[in-house]
Amino acid sequence: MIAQTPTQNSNQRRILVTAALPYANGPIHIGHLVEYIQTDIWVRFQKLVGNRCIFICADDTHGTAIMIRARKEGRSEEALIAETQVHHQRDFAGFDIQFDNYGSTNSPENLELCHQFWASLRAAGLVAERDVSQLFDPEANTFLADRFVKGTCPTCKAINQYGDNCDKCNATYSPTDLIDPKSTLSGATPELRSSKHLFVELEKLHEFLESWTQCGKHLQTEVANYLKGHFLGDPLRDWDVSRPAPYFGFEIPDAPGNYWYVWFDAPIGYIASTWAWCKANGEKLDDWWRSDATEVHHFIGKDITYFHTLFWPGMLKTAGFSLPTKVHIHGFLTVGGEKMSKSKGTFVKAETYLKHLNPTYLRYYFASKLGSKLDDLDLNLDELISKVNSDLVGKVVNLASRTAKFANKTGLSSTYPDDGGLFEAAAKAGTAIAEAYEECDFAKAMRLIMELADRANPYIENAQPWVLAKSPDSQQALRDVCTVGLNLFRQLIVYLSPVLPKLAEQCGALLGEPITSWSQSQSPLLGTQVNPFEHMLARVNPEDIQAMIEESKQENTPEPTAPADPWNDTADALNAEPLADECTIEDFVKVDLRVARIVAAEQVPEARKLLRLTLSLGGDVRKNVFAGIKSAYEPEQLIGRLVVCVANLKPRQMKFGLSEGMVTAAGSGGDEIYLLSPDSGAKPGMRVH
RNA sequence: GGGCCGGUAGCUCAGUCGGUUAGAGCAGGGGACUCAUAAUCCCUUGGUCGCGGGUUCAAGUCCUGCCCGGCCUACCA
Repeated sequence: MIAQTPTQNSNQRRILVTAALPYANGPIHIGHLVEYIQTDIWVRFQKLVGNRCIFICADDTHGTAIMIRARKEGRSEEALIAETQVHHQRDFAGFDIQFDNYGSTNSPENLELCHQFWASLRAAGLVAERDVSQLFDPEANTFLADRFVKGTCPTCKAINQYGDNCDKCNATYSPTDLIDPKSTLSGATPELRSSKHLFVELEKLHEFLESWTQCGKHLQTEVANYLKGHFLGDPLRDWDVSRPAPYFGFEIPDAPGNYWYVWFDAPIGYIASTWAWCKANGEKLDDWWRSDATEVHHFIGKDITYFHTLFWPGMLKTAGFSLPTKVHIHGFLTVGGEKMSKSKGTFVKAETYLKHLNPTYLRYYFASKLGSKLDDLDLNLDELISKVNSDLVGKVVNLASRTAKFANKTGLSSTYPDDGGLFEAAAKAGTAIAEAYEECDFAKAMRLIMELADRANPYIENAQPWVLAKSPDSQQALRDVCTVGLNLFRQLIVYLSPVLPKLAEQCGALLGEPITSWSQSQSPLLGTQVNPFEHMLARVNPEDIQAMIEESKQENTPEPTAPADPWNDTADALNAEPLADECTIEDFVKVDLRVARIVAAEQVPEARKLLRLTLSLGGDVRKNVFAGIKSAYEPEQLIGRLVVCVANLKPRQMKFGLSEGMVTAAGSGGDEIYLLSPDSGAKPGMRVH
């Protein structure tokens, strides 16, 4: 049974755990942390109950995005990923996420393993070769992934859409279908180029993948169903695993000028990082990756399900490595029920969080919300405040802070006093708590633990140590009460220690014995000294949360050096209507542009192009204007809006009446007429300078 | 359109194999205490278990139809 103390050799499981490899192209944010905190808790739990467990991770360093960014910043990819790795490791450490090894996919171990995997795939006859036509940016000298191409949607004609699908009409297409495509890197018009690509014929592993995914042990049932419905019902498509130069990655040995696609070498990085750890610790890689005695657990987000449940098992199977015992898949983080938003300041970087808040808060909050399902996890900041303040500070830490002062004088009793069965009951509850941890149902574990905490404080209340402390006759009784209080506290902390390692350390320091084993929850600590109590955990200050949100907003406001024209504006309009001859400022000021409000708008039945507008320049100044915008606007949508008009234009007699001005608009005519409007705050009558 | 998950107190959620009067925490109300970080303790208000039908001696729980929300995905399960 899990809750029992595992004897070091007999029942001990050997477990290898990975979290997804963060991409070395950006900072860690609180969304990432859901996964790393979850995984870290599980690993710490496994270690606590006495299993042999290692936590392996690495930076994912290859691919076009890294190459482009390094180029833009004028440095080598190696310099970029080295710097990012330092930041990542600093951030993880800041949240008490403790890896046994944190490697890099750009390592000699990974290169060697990629060769091994590749040779196995070749030998198994799973590699096919085909020509692929792909858009190429002649200026940036690189092939373009879908997200680096923008253009007009071939289906609905919406402009500025990415190369794979359209935001507006949800159509999916190939980037070569885009109308007027542009590279977002250089703005150049990409050209179609054909190149050789290498494919893994996954369909040949269909039968294996079907049975592996559907056996009910390796995946959550929702995931197994999803795969069955989505992919396994049809022949599996070949997987394109190569990219032609230039590409930042490993060159494919038997296809010079071609590189393994980043998603080929990234998961191999799990093994490579393990290998690096083995070398440093005198371990054999085969004991961890080619042994039935070792469990392999991957923790990932639902966005990369496909790679980890189809490609990866297929690769492992072919290359003769252990298959994952389980792939644990979690949902995304939302904040206040919405996607993280840069403008709302809810896209919080790990670094920014740590400037304002204690990592313990987030670890506990996530734990209290994490189940074993794929549901998205919502971070509600008010809830975080109330959970941390009432559960951790009010209930748990309070147990120590209200008894430790007395116990510092008396020490702990040498036999455990009668506590009405509290300690024993809580010790028994350890089984259920451990099961919840094992199942990754941390929310349940936290619930069970807090139930215990709820029973502990009334004991103190009834025993009234503050009364006992006043009388010299009741010193033994006082010591007994504190012995109970501190042992109940310690027991809770043992249970919480996978989530709250800092608190566990502080508890160990207070009682003079470090928290190292689950078994410490099963028997009380007796007859020892108690050190002076030191403040353990501050309450969450709402102002700190506000400050964090504010800083996140600041960070994400204007990016002055925007990456090479992300808007991808074409020169078509300018070419169609070249710039006019130079004019002087005197020329310009002759034209009196004014803000005006359209107070009335109506059709002119006989007119083909005109609408009749009544403009207000404020007060009771009105102008009657015939505007040639009928093809693009309905009168109803115009009433009330502000426009910019030429107010001193000589009135002109038209067929339908006198026009006393002109409304400014851009565009070539037809559907393409865009009225100019001032930003909000402008008032009718204001002059445009 | 399809798939998956969910809908239980103001909020966040438990609720085992169908089995007494549906629970907890937080918030609200009242009181107590002072050892503790205004922490804690006691009492208390609050529910048509999304809606309808069915099975059953018995339904929050099982079946079915519908409504709502989230995620995924698109003529494909």
